Amino acid sequence: MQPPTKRDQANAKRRRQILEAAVMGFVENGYHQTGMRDIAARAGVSTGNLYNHFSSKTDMLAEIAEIERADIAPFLEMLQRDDPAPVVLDAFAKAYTRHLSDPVTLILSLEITSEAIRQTDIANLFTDSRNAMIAALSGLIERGVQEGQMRQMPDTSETAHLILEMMEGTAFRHGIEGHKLKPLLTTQTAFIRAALVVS
Amino acid sequence: MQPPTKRDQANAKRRRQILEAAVMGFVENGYHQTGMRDIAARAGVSTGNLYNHFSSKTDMLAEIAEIERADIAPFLEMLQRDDPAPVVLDAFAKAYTRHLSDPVTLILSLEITSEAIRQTDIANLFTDSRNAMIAALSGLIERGVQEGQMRQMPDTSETAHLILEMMEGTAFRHGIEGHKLKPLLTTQTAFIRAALVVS
DNA sequence: TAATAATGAACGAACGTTCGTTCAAGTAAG
DNA sequence: CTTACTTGAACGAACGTTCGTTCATTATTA
Repeated sequence: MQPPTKRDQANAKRRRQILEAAVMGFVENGYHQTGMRDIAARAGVSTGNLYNHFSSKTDMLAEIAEIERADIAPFLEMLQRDDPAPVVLDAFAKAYTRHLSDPVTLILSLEITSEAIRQTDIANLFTDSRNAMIAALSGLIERGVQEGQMRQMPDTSETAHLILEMMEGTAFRHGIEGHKLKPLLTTQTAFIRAALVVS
Repeated sequence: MQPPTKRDQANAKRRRQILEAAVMGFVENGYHQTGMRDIAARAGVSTGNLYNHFSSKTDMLAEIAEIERADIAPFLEMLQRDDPAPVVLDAFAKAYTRHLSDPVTLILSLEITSEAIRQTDIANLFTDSRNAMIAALSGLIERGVQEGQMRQMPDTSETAHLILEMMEGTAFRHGIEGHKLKPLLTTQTAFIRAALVVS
């Protein structure tokens, strides 16, 4: 591999500019209400040039989904920590809910989910990262059970789903509906603890 | 009010036809990907005639949202029953999750939610019915607490939100991702009981 | 006959994408 | 170091469609 030329750097920068513009549009007006002309204008670029960097509008969304996907890594890592399972779970729930609460993240994943229902390739990106999260979370719960600190549930993986969904809901109420995060987290934590942790 | 004339009946029927066609389109291809021509063709009606019955495409979505809203009534009623709170909650959770699992319901509410983020009037419809559901559910939990059968939580209304979100998630996994409903319900029930019911 | 439901052509605007072209940056030969 | 040559980023007009909506016209009902 050669060192990146000036042109490569300029290209990378353009791609970033365009993706950022696309994200702005998708978040502000929705995926289908955002036109290529709009994206081009926001990026300060011609419409035609978009196609020198991305093969289609769908491709842009896919790439955005990919980026979103990438930054769940620290939370996966968090779930592997060696502290007592209930402690790790608490910390994770708070951190990840806070992460999800970002309105941009929130609206983007709504747009992406909507699109994923009809677009298989986008659905796959989404599914992969979610499965990783579920696997890690249910691994943690299993450890908690084995160490005698958590209750056995009929289906650990399904339990992990339920927890994730609560976090998404909490994030929505904070990020979109404007409820205060702290009390939301208090209740969420209490609920999860009550359900899972042996006293 | 006069008794409905033949014309009124015909009109009502047309409206139903058109709305049904719109629902089919919205579910199959999404709201923004479904054109008025498509709706007209599905309904077996001319494009222009759509506007004799609905003032706009948005209006159609609003009316559909209104109908969806209407049929949560039996579940609200269910929450008022006089049986022990944990029993009522169990029955409600199962019945309502099953109701939500219908793919049409599921996709429609995704489309409506997506739209509601940017369209205030549609958001309001949605919010109203959800608030009613939350109020009823948290009423039930409060009764459960007073009768000593349920655990006190930091915020009852927030707890109701969490439960509702779990049900929505379970419904999604059944209705969209095709997981079997029964095991999903088993885990969900166990989780809710573990969290709320004193043993 | 007066009112209104139904039609489908027509409207202008917007859509995602492609086009031929221009021109600065990168490479190679002298 | 300069020159000739190649590459591909950038442009913006134009493509063919489709969009939601309007409107004059025709058919049906009261």
